[in-house]
Amino acid sequence: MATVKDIARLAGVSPTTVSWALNGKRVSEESLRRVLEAAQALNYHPKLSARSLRAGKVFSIGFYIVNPSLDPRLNGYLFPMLAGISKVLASDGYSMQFDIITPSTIDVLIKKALEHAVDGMLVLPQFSGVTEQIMRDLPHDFPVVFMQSDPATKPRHCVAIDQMKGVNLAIRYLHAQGHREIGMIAGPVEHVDNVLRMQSAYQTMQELDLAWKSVWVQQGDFDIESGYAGMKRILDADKKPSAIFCFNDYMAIGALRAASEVGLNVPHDISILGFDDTDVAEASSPALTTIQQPVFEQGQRAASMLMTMIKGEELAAAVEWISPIVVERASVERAGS
Amino acid sequence: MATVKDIARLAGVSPTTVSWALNGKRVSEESLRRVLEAAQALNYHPKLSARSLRAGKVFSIGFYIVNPSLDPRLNGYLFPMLAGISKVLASDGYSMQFDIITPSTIDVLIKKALEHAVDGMLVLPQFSGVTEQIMRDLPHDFPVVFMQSDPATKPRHCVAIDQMKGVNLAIRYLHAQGHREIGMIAGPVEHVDNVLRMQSAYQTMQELDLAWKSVWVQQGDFDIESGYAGMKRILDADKKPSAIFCFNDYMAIGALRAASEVGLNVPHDISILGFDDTDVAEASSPALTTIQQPVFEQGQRAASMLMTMIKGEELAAAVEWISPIVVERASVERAGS
DNA sequence: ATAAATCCCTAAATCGATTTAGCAAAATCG
DNA sequence: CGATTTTGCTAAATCGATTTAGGGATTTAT
Repeated sequence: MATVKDIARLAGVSPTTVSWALNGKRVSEESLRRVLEAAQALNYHPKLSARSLRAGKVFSIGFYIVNPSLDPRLNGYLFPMLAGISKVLASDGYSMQFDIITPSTIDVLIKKALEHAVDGMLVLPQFSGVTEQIMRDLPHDFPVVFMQSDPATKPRHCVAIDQMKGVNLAIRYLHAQGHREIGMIAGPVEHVDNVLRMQSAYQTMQELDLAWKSVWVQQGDFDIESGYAGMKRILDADKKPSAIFCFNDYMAIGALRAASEVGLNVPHDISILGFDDTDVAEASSPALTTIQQPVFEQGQRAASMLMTMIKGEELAAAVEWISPIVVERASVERAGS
Repeated sequence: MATVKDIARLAGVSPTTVSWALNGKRVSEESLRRVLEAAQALNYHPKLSARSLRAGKVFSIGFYIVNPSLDPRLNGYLFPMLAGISKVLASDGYSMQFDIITPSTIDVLIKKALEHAVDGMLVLPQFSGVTEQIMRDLPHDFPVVFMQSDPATKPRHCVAIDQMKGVNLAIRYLHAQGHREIGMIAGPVEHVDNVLRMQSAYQTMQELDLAWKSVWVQQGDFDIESGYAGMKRILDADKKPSAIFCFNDYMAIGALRAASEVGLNVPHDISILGFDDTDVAEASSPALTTIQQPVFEQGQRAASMLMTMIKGEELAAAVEWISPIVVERASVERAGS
């Protein structure tokens, strides 16, 4: 491994001159040429840890997902999110450290910050309480951008997909298609996104003057099975809703299955609307009409915000919202058609 | 930020003693107590970059995916693979740097190694030629473990899922179910896994004495559309096969759609076998019978191998193969039943 | 009792790059 | 022309932890 000293010796200049030549400070033409040649000859690459120590930064950020299990839901959007982050970092010469931790091992994340293992971090907290804990234990000037808004602890910096707007959009879409009896299969209560979705669902139903029947609102846990079970319970009711809004695509798949099992045609007899637009939405039959979460864009914008904070530049906004959009496929139809 | 010097001053000892106390070397009870107290009081955490510089290692490895686009196939297995890697690293106190690069930006990966930005790397090359380029440009003693075997350039260290065995398993499974006329929808030629799968498919068909008809073997590019198109072409043939083996699940979904569009019942009229066992396999209807790739295990074993190399310990084997398994769902049925 | 080995500790060197301070020569200015 | 500025360079300090080398004091061995 060649060092600045080696280059200096070979080029016949001081280490200072080598550093200056390599970092674009002014040196004579002659010195520049000789340093460049020597560096080339020795295949020189500055050692990152030495640079980091001197510079007081490590040129990388962390992206941490807090999730207690191998939650299959993550499959659906992890890759585009990572790609969005990666793209922004590349343009700043930064790299990404990634990890999956559980609510009980948040200390490893705090340690990363305290040890200056990363210059800042992006966090997908997933569960209630996580945002609060992180905001409390992290040094207050350490750059963090949350990628989900926890209504209990408003994060200072956040780039989130607007869950409430998404749900509002979903229900208004069904309403616009003529549906007045709407059932729902919600997610697990401890999930941060779910509380927002639930709140917005209730609110929107009120606004549109639609009946909120407790039999029509079932609790699931975001997997196929629970969607199936929830749908069965809904279909057991005296009067069936004309449309079902599921709080994620997996549960919508389960609902689809339950419906066709009792001989109902989707979307003719009953419409089913998903949420997330993960891979499964396009693969099911009928293909799911669903609400897309622009996670690639979210990754990009969260990374941009974090980089702005790290560079110490002025932030346009501390909290950014991204709007979901409806993706029409084949599982929703106009009511009564 | 407190440093060893600050602790030393507060505890009334030298920096050396602080370091020794904190790193378990023998110091007097008294010194240990005072150092620990001081460290606690100042909320001391050793700075990683200083440690790295001195130690000559950075306590992190890189995981790099070489892929030119936002390939949706990655959604299916990225998360469990990352989780497998993360799990192993955590037990060694290492962290993971992640990036998605393209075949034309492999130099960023080489630079990471040369700058000592990571102590070793895991690479998912995806395309032919990538393995070769990396092996050529990287310092020969730099620890790398490939996660896909490129038949053109046998990687020195590799933990791969045995694609040939998987295909063999797939075709033998169909054969055991009584199928003798087997069609296939293959993947893109430039994809490393595809050449292995194709080769094994041909070989296995020969072994089982089954006819290899070119109309029955269509080329796809791993997405739903191409599976649909390939299936249509196969169904246009004079004689239809009794089973179709698709080289991934997405194409199998497309094939399923094409079949039901022309009024064929899957699996009664024609069986369809997928490959990969991604999320969509469980979500389709009928749910796909497919070949599962144990990617979580792959991530674990690749990370283990890399860590063994980094620690300079003896390696049990330089190349490890992981066997896929059949997951029976509902898209394959006994022939003629 | 003297030599040898242990124990506990510290000063200084080290990892490798960048930055600061400062020096001589050349260029510019009034 | 003398004074000031600019240019091009280098020696040394710096970032913060760990490691090396070595010095007293105490204990063990002969």
